[in-house]
Amino acid sequence: MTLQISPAELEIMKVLWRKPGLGASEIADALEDSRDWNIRTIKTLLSRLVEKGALATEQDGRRFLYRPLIEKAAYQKKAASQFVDRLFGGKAAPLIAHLADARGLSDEDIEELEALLGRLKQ
Amino acid sequence: MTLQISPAELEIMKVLWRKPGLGASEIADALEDSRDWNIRTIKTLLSRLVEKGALATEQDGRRFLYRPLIEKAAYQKKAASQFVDRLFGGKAAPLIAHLADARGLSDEDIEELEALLGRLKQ
DNA sequence: AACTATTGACCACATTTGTAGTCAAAGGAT
DNA sequence: ATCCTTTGACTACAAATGTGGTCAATAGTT
Repeated sequence: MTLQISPAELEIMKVLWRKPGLGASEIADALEDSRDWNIRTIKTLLSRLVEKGALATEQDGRRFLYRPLIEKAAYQKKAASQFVDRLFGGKAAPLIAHLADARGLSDEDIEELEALLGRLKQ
Repeated sequence: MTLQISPAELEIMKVLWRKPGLGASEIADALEDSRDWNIRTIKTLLSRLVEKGALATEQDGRRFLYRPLIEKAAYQKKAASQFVDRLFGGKAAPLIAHLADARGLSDEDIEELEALLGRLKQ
């Protein structure tokens, strides 16, 4: 059972991965454009993430600063792995094929994939 | 809002994608090894999938046969696209890099990816 | 000093999800 | 004919999730 982070909670994590050590209202500011969340909603999500052990708090005067306890790369890795297992029988290639089909890959994507494949073939 | 299919429901869909037109108890048989679900649980999931418009039913005597209304490839495509957006800023290459890191890619994966890239570069 | 805004703690509440139970109708076994 | 099994319909119920309200303490503003 891997630390389950819900989609809404993930939005919070993403802000804190980019800028660890923010307070609730700063997180609200950071999310202002993308999500229309009440500050209370954000605080609830923060509490749940702390409960779950995904965030640590540090007292700063009368407020808390929040900081991820799990690394972004580690989370991405696990999530990607679970996803490809769940839906693609663990095989990466069909996943990429579907992505390419669904939305096309950018030139940048293609270059990076080539570079990656080059490295993997060593 | 895209037809939301839960993880448990997806297991049912996967059986029916492989073999469309099964009845509830046949689905139970097919899942016997992978999931320890009561037949009632399976029936609940089936009802929910029908409600959601993910499955069609066909009367067969006094039971129903179930058949996917959404194609596997279409679902995979959408799910992959959402996933890469949600967690990788829409970029495929980092996703693959994480997969490679988390579990390694098989030789087969690598070959398929090369073939795919070859096609994409045309 | 009085008022207002902010903060964490606690609570609320509908929806979705996982996991079944009950019930009545209908088929099959004896 | 009687009993057991299977089936769909309906119901149940706790946990997770999305979304936010209430409250009391406190910091800042006037």
